[in-house]
Amino acid sequence: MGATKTDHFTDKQNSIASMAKALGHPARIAIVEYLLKVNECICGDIVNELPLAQATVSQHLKELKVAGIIKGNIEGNSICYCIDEKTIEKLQKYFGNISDKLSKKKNNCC
Amino acid sequence: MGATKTDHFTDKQNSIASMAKALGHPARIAIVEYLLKVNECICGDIVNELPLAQATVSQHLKELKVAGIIKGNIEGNSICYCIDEKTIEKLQKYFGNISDKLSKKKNNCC
DNA sequence: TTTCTTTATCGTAATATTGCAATATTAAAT
DNA sequence: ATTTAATATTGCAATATTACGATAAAGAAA
Repeated sequence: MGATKTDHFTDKQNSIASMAKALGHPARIAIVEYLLKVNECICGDIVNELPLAQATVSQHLKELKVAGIIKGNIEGNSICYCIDEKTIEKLQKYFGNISDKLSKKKNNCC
Repeated sequence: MGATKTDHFTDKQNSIASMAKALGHPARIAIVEYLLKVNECICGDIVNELPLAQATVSQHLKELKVAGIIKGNIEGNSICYCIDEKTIEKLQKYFGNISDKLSKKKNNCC
């Protein structure tokens, strides 16, 4: 016990959960916001922007990449990461769909 | 070590991360989708809809409630939960804003 | 080649999450 | 008052995450 039972859920449910999980940490949100702010792909000094050790930042970047939130590659000592537009769009659409359905129903008892 | 350094990030970053974290598990995504499907607030048998023990479902519901994803209350043996529209809207707007900013910039090297 | 700079990975400790059985709680039904 | 039905909480074991120092790797600069 202790392991998430991914087998019992649909691929889409697991996929959305995985993206959300990757964004479920303030450092990773901060990374995404930094990537958005600099408005460029080649960004070297993410480490200096965060209150975390270099190893920790590297780990967070890896998680964001595995979850498909960011894309890019690393060549030697330089990084080239940027936000994956498609993934963010998926999330936006997912929550947009929920919002739409919610606004269409009247009986809100809570 | 081991504890998330929430103090070093902004309230908004922590807030978004907390909502995303709550949705970062397929069971909790499934719960949200079920609440959406039944299109009602009073829903008794969420437990029967999920491949998890009652105690586990209860725990997931609590996490969703603490994070503000669902709202409602419990009166004795009956549950009255529903999705909190405002929270979903916050997420949608957050990702919408990122999408907008991304689509405005041209130079995508990745 | 050697050094410098930057990022990744390893190893490890602290903390958090996941899941369930058992038990408690709470209100309705009998 | 007792039973029943539904949900919450507790306690515990397994697993995952978070963070960092140390070290490795890989290219740039000297």
